[in-house]
Amino acid sequence: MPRSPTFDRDAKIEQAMQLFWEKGYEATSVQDLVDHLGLNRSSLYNAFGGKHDLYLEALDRYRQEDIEWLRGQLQEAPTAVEGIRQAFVAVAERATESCCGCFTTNAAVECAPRDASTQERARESFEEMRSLFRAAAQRAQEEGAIDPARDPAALGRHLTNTYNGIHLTAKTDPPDEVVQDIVDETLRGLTCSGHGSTTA
Amino acid sequence: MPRSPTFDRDAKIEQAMQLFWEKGYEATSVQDLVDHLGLNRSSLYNAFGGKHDLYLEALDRYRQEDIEWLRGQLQEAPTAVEGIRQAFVAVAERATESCCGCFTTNAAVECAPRDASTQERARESFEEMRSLFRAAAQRAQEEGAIDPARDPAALGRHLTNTYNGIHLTAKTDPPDEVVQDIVDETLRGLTCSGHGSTTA
DNA sequence: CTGTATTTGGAACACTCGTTCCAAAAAAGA
DNA sequence: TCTTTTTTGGAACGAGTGTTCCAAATACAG
Repeated sequence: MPRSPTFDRDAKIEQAMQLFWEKGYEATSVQDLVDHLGLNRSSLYNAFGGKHDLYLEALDRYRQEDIEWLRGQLQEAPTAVEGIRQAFVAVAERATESCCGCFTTNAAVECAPRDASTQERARESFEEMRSLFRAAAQRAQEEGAIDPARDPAALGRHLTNTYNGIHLTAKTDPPDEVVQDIVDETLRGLTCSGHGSTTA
Repeated sequence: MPRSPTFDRDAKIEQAMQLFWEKGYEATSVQDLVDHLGLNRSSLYNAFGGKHDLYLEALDRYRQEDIEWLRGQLQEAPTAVEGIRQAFVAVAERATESCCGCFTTNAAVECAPRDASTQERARESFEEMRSLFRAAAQRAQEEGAIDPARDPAALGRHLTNTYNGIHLTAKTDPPDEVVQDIVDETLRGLTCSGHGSTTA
């Protein structure tokens, strides 16, 4: 009896993701969504509940795709260190190509302070990234590229921080030299013997 | 003949800075500003021109204060490396205390993609930070803590990236262990001999 | 004081915001 | 084909947006 929907819900979420990613939450109006998704207001509210709900669905879609992308970058390289380098370089390129950085990062900055559900999602994504980078660091230790005495969990946090920092750097600076220097110096710090004292 | 203004323009900019810092550009309405500054709409438009102009003035005020703060953190420490550590730790504390991170970083994420004047200001601030961190790296080399063969400009970029990354990390994670690990691993990467290869 | 220039208060502007509602259109089961 | 259930189109909602305008209040120069 029920009439079947004429649009692909998943495809619409993907389009909403693109829009929120590009313009952010506040600057994206429902009218923008109606225009960009080619969907009537009623259908939009019917299918997604409202602007905020749709935003969360779009963010979740991005987080899912993004973490898989990072996993691929880290694992498809011949060595763990090379995978880390590749992830840094690729994310910088992607950030300047799309010109809107990382959706999760943007959400963490714009919405997390006022919206607990966004903050929790960002926190969870960052934690997943740390897990991936920790695994990569561990693998690099097994491959003899990183001093096995170093704490892989701490390295995972450190690398994730650098990774997210690159999103910011790419916002204002083309990835010519700046990002290259960041990547080089970060990797040099990874693969050194680490005899220096780190406490005062 | 002219009647003198009854309010302190500088103080109002400071208050506007606090509000924009906390809520961001889009989420701060003119009504919010009127309430928070205790200023009439007319006076506000008279003195500052409009919301966007006031935002830029507030951002400039922040940038100015912030860069001086960082300069102090880096220079007041007994050694350069200790200054870098102190800057990292202090900025993480400050970011979680105020709960709204760094105004410049927030502006770079929220406004820079759509507003050229904001982007230029963020880029300029990041460049100033790189200059400060480069000087600190150079001083650390003179003090024998960092391998003099490394490029201080590249280190400045690297450290600024980590510094900005901490702003992001502090958005979602209290600075308990996460930031501490980031600081430790970054400094370990600085003060090592750096014999590892950084190219594939 | 008086006159004048400037700031102030507050209404009003046109517009957009996110959301709701209802009748018309359309698809699926009988 | 007819009925039923859901989607669709689009107007309408009240509230809020940034901005403008004008009269009333105010402080300074004479």
